This record gives sequence, structure tokens and C-alpha cells, in this order.
Amino acid sequence: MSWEGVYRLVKTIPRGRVTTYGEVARALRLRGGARAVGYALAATPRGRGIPWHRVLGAGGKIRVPERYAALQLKLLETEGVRTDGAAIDLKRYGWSPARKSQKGKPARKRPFARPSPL
DNA sequence: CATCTGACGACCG
DNA sequence: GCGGTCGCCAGAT
Repeated sequence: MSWEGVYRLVKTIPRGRVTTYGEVARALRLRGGARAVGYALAATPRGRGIPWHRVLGAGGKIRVPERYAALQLKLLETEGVRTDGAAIDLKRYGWSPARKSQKGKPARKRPFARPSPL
């Protein structure tokens, strides 16, 4: 219920791109921080087309329990996202969610968004 | 109402 | 680079 915001945002992550728990938390201004996003995704309702696999831990590390890790990698590879050894390269595939309208600061350029290699 | 249960991340030794 | 601490929240039992 209260995780709706998280699910909505996660659904906007483009195919072939990934973001992190931290990014999602900051975009939504969640008090619980990245942890809250983790809680939300842990309870992701199935069958709603929520691309939970596009959310990674800080540094692009896979952060799902063992039983889902292989599936997540498979889904990502299906979208053209290759793992760079221990983690996904955020410089390559990282995507920043649009933040909730800030006051003064007009969304400065993040060092994140980079042209997709696809 | 009390507890338990998890997909985090910054920081420190 | 690895392991521990700490802040944090909704839902199920």
C-alpha cells in the first residue's frame, strides 16, 4: 500500500537501464532511505509487471537473496545489461529517476545519465 | 498491542 | 576489501 510510490517509480525504469535503491529513495524522498526501497521490493506484488530486477544495490551490486540472483541476472542480460564481474557498470547502464520537483535547484546534470550503449 | 521479518547504505576499524 | 553498527518502515502473525 504505502509502497505504491516505489512501485510506480520502478515501473518507469527503461529497459536496458538500471538504478539503485538509493537513487529511488532519494527521488521519492523516503525517510527510510534505501532500506525502505529494499523493504518495498522485498514485498513486490507479482504479476504487475514491476521490473524489480532493474534495481541494484549501491555500486551496481546485485542485492537479492540467492534464490532470485540468477533470475535477475538473466532478466538483465535479456535486456542487454551485462555484468562487469561482481557488479553492473552504472556508468554504462545507470539511469537516474526524475526527482520530485525541487525548489530552486533545477535538476543539475548528474554524472550518472550517459548514452545507452544499446 | 507486541514481535518478527526482510531486495540498503554510509561510515569506521 | 571485508565485517560490524546504526538508522529505518510496512505487513503478517
